[in-house]
Amino acid sequence: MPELPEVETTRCGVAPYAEGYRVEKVVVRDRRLRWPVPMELDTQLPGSTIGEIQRRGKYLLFATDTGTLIVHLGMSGSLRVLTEAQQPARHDHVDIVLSNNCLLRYNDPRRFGCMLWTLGDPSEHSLLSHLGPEPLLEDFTANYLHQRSRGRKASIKTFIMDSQVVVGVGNIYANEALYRAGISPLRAAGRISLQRYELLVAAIKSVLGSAIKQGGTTLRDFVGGDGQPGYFKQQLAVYDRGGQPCRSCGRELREVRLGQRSTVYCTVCQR
DNA sequence: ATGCGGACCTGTTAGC
DNA sequence: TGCTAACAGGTCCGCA
Repeated sequence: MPELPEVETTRCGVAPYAEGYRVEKVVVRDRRLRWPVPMELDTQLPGSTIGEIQRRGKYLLFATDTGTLIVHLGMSGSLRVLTEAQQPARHDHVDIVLSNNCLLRYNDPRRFGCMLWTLGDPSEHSLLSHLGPEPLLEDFTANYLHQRSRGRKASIKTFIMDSQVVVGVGNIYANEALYRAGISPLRAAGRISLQRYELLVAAIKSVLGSAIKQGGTTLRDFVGGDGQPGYFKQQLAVYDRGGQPCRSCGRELREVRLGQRSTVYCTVCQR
């Protein structure tokens, strides 16, 4: 679930039910997330009023009048809004009860996610301070990628999945964007021309942008909280299609592992 | 500075 | 059918 579009969908789904409301109570059932849920969450969050909820990369930032709650969904996490109390289920690790009687419930089977508390400017938090630009904003450009990649021997796929280079490009979208741009995922990042980076930046923006729009579908029944099946799966050109024909040229898509991540591409269309 | 591999966990699926 | 191994949408950290 949690690629950037899902995180953005979560932000949009949660915001109307959380922004402007006071936290009544925090219930932590299991502190063992990626980092232990700090006691400050229990002691400082209750009584605080939630302001704007922002997203930085795949981190969600809940500004309050006393500090900022940082949430990451890891690989399997979700944050749902419940309008009435329901029995907590397996892996429902944290509840945040609000003054409007809504409940934010954090669930994460693999516990790769985190919930942290920080004072002051959250962008200075060590998890956020070294992050690269947002892929959908103006400052993410071909020029930027081209400059940053000079001298880099790492593959272009590894390069764009590096959150210090650009945030929010996960494995699925890295595969898809490279296919759209016609660039082999194995090519060294430092040996790609500015012209081709123009194609890649456009591809990243379009792939993420349209996936966020698809996320709007899930948005509607967000509060109902049904699971979200692969609503963009049919649009994927390469991810999860290893061995199947390229939709453009018909050649069998090749699947390799790059940095322990499954990588699928067309040897004809991507160079 | 860069690049690689390991680590953190559970759930699902492929293969024997 | 049942057991085991591999793999999964993330990303931080430590080491070479």
